[in-house]
Amino acid sequence: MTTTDNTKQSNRDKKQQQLLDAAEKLFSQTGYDGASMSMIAKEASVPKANVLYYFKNKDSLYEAVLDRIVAQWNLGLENITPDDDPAVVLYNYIKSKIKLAIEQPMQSRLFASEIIRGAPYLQGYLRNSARPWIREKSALFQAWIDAGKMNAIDPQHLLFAIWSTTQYYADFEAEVLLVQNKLEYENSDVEKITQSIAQLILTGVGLAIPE
Amino acid sequence: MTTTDNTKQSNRDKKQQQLLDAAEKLFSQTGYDGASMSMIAKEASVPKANVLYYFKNKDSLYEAVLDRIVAQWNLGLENITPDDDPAVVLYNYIKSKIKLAIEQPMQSRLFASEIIRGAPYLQGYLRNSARPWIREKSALFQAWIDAGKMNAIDPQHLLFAIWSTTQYYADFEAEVLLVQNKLEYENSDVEKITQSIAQLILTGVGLAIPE
DNA sequence: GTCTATAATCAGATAGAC
DNA sequence: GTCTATCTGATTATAGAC
Repeated sequence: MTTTDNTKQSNRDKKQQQLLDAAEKLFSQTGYDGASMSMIAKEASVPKANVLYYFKNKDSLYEAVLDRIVAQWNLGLENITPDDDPAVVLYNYIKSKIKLAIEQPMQSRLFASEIIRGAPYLQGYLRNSARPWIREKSALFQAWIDAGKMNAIDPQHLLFAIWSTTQYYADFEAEVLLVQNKLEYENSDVEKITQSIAQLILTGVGLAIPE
Repeated sequence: MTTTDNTKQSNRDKKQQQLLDAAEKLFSQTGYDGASMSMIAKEASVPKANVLYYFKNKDSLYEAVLDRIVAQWNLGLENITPDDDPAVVLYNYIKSKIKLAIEQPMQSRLFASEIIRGAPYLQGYLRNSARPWIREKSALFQAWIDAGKMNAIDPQHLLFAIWSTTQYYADFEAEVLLVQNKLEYENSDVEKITQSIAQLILTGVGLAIPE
């Protein structure tokens, strides 16, 4: 009350958002070490040394970017029960992951860079959030298998396969586009990729593609 | 003859190899910008500023590392004809890729970092080598499909799916191990992963796993 | 041919003016 | 609360001694 009012608070929030957006872009393009604070400042239209006024240091800015990404990460497979139809659930999950990979590739790429480096900043997330999430979903898959709803497969490797095949179109976009001699993905690509991946994964566990 | 003899030549080659090994390790761990020339020199047991005597600059060292990786890359799917059995060919390819991912993850990770950054140094390779290679293999897959040997699928996306699912165990090793609460892959993992991936891919295109 | 000393640049971070 | 000027250290690269 005494030190801040609403406009100042929201101004600060706004600049922080600008910086997070700029940092996400640059960290995902050139990695943690490749992106400098001055580049991020320039991208966010904030005076260079001012970045450290909004974020204590480079590490904390990087962490804040990762936190924001992780927060909107594991959506799309929530509120699922053993009574649901695995074909529908898996198909929709694959479809949404591919849509995300193509429309918001930067987040996937930054996440990938972090893991490739040995996940120095995401150890806690992987241990405390990702691990229990995966165990929960694995149990669900196993319940479907035990009920004869789909063929037996190691549930964790099934999850890894879904993540790898879908995120590939974000992380390796440069390769996919170059090989196909395209400048960017076309609208029809989302559908085409979804069909190919869904065919492999769903048929692979004995399910038919819905509709 | 006048300026070098065999021992000096081989001494130079030896140091270059040491430097390439060290650079591959460090570039794959922390990326192009994260690995400094002094770290690489230390890792290779070569005086710091001496690295630039063997390689013109940081870029050319990085390029040399990439060239060496790419040279031993696309093996495992050579000398294949439409007369071969797709199930055997694909199974062996998947198996060898997973073995490579687990035993030599650094190469896959460095390659992935480079592509994530937009492939600044691998554009030429992707355009001139990878693209025709993929087109050739795609035509082969299509011949199998046309002959009724496997179910219809876009051959390029099939290749991407094989690469993504197998390389995932190298690139995202930190995540896979953390989630499974392991320090490193066990011998049995290669077999287990191969079975899971082969099941998805092969069953996914209507093939049975060989033997 | 090999290595030491050093230059030139740029990074992240800080002190203090407004 | 915001921003300018500056510091310290690390980086790549070079010049030149052995």
